[in-house]
Amino acid sequence: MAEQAETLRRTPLSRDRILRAAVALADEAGIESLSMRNLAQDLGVVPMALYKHVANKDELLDGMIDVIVDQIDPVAPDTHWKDATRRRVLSAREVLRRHPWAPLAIESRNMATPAVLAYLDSVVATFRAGGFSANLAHHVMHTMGSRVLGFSQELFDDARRVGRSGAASPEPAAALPPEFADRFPHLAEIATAASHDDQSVVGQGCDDQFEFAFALDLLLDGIERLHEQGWTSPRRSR
Amino acid sequence: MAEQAETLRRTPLSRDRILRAAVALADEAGIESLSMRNLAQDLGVVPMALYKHVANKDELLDGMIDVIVDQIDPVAPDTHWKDATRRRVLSAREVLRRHPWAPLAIESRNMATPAVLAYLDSVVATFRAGGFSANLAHHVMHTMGSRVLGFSQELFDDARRVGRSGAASPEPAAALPPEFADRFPHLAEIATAASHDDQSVVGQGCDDQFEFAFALDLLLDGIERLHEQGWTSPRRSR
DNA sequence: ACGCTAAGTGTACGCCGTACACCTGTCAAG
DNA sequence: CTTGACAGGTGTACGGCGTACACTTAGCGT
Repeated sequence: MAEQAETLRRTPLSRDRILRAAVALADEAGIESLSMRNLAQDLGVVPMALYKHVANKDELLDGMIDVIVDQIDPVAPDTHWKDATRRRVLSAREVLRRHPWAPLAIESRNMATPAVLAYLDSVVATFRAGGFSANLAHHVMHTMGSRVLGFSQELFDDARRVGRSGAASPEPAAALPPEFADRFPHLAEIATAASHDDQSVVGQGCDDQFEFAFALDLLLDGIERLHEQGWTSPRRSR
Repeated sequence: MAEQAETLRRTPLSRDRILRAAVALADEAGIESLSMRNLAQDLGVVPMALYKHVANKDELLDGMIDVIVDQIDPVAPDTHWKDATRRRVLSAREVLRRHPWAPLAIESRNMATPAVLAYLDSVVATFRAGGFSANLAHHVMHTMGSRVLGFSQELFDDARRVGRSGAASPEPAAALPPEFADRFPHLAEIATAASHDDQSVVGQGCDDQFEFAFALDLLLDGIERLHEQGWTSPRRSR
């Protein structure tokens, strides 16, 4: 009876259900509390049950990354390569905003999952369709690095603080101590020098989105220039 | 007697000795086998002994990062900002080549150790001395991101494979399977399209150093252009 | 009704970081 | 020369982790 009810309400496990639960858990509690044990508990199941559907934790992470990558917008058809790529990358970034643990997960993996490869392939396709040589496209992909996936390693990363949920932290990074300005005068100077975010005296209340787009456009402009002048990497002597 | 000998040969522990041993261990065995237990064993000491000199493992990692950062060349005096920064960053990169675990360690920390801050401060100082506004310098630092520390998140990172020692892997990444070219034609196409590394048919035998410098110069050129035209970020409406 | 298979369980192992109580060697003050 | 404080090293133990491996159970085609 009670057992019957239990049996009924328990949707059977599946790789997909596990992945979605894992993403949800990481979103809510942070990647550091994503353990096989916690995940199993969330699913009302014993830890080892998961291993019938994923080989190990690494494969679980790969699967989670795939879930993320699949959320990135597809290429807009009939668009100039520059605009198409820009939109694509910003879409990727928006996805990551909902899953702040993803960059760290991606970095920690050696990653070459099919979903990621398919995405990268489509990015390259855009460049090629825009008339880029394979050679230039190669270097461009290297140059973009993780940026094509919507993130880049920032020096101080508020968002990726180990702690809890994805949302930006309510407290604005606890104003820097006065001694800071003495020891690192140039850092202190530029901390407040960005005009965005009104004139928050604290600094650090930086507009991540602006900075990301700034760097992205700088890269795209440089890339465009190289493309226009038919740049090719110098042949190696031997 | 034997005890006396032991007492004599055992150099007393110290924070410094611990940090150097930790760096050596990570260099040789990879960051994933840097545990308090392994480290203690290398030092001929019981694990808990370490805690008399470092508060916990995170602080140990911070200390290791500082050791790395201190190896970066100081600024060359009387040099144009562009060249000075270029050299500095490439010096940082060279340091990291000797300590391939460092990027991952840096990424995993929230990092704001004094040594790192001092380094960043000196980088900013170079820009300011070159006539950059504090505003532009701010955005430039964001744009460079982890690149000022000599690394950037690559999509496929041979060097940072979890495995062993720092040296580049002897086997050249085990040639991609034929099905690859069918499923990801554009990736396959550009894989072999870089002219460096002779014409290795395998592709992937990519010259990391070239790609890094390529992206670095692209950024520096773009930055120079903005600097020349006195760029400033648009004021926020409110 | 039977038995095969896939799904879920339980127990256990060897790692990890580290809290906490303990011992011990060194050295200055009496 | 004794003493006692204290810094540095030890030993034990706890709770967490990923996961190997042997097991029960549920569901289904015959």
